[in-house]
Amino acid sequence: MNIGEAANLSGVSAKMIRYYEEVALIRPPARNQNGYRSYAESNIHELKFIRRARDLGFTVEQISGLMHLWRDRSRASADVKRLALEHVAALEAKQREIQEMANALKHLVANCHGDGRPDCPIIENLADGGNHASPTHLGKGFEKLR
Amino acid sequence: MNIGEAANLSGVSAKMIRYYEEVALIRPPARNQNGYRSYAESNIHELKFIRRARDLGFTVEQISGLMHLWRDRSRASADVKRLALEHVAALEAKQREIQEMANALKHLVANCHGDGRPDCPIIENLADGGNHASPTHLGKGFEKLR
DNA sequence: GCTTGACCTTCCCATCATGGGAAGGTCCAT
DNA sequence: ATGGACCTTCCCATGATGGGAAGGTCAAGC
Repeated sequence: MNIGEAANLSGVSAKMIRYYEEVALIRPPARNQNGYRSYAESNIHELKFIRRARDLGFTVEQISGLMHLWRDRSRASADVKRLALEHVAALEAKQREIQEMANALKHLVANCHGDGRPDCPIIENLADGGNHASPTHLGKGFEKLR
Repeated sequence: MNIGEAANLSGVSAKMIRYYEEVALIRPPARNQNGYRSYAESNIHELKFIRRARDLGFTVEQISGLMHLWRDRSRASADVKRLALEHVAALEAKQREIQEMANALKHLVANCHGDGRPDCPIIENLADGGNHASPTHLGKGFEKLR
């Protein structure tokens, strides 16, 4: 089957299939006499594997490792688990990072009147880093937000 | 002051200062006779603003908007708040996305023995999308994890 | 005065996964 | 044979960041 059908069946775009071939995540498929790439069922299976791994946020390099383990019938599940746990840790680190941004911003938002006047703790915090020379109408309690 | 000192004082690397100038986030500074960029205190203030906004995950484009509002003494705090709330929503969306990946992977990890044997629900899920032809030692309860 | 090292300048390249699009070839149905 | 839907390769762009080369400048110490 041609690359378009492979893309449809696997959920991986034709562009990305060519890219994965280029970075050696998959082997170059056979070519028809017209030069078109020709995919078999097993290739679709492989592409679906890649798709699911991408959906879990694995990088191409990690997927390469996972595919080697997949093909290695003498693999130790401990190796797969280690890869997965490393990725879980990375995901959770990223999540915490974003969470901290969101929390900080939500504190500022909560103290912003959001009306027609210019006074705005969000802008003031960005400008002063929270060290306001002149306290605002927010009162003494504002200090605790830092 | 030269770009190096500006970088040290603001916490923005010299590379990034030049980049922000290139993408018109900041105005090109005055130049000394030797061609060196020359920064004033006000520029440092601006760079610190940018730095804090970046730390909150705002994109350069959003920061551009924030800086216009910062300079606009007739701004409405509602406009700032709207920008901030949009960003909070984007951050939370990203966070959920990552959370879902982490949760899915953690379910799989929890069911992987992680020993020397090849049997591994992580690999199997990637390969089959959870539709295992032959149930594993994990038992009937495994289905609930999907 | 000359050397040395720490600056500064511009320019190009790389990242990572993804897509857009051009220019040109192929295949099939009408 | 014509047109449209494919396919091919190649180049470019994204966003924020850094690396590094080639070359100019400055200040301190000899």
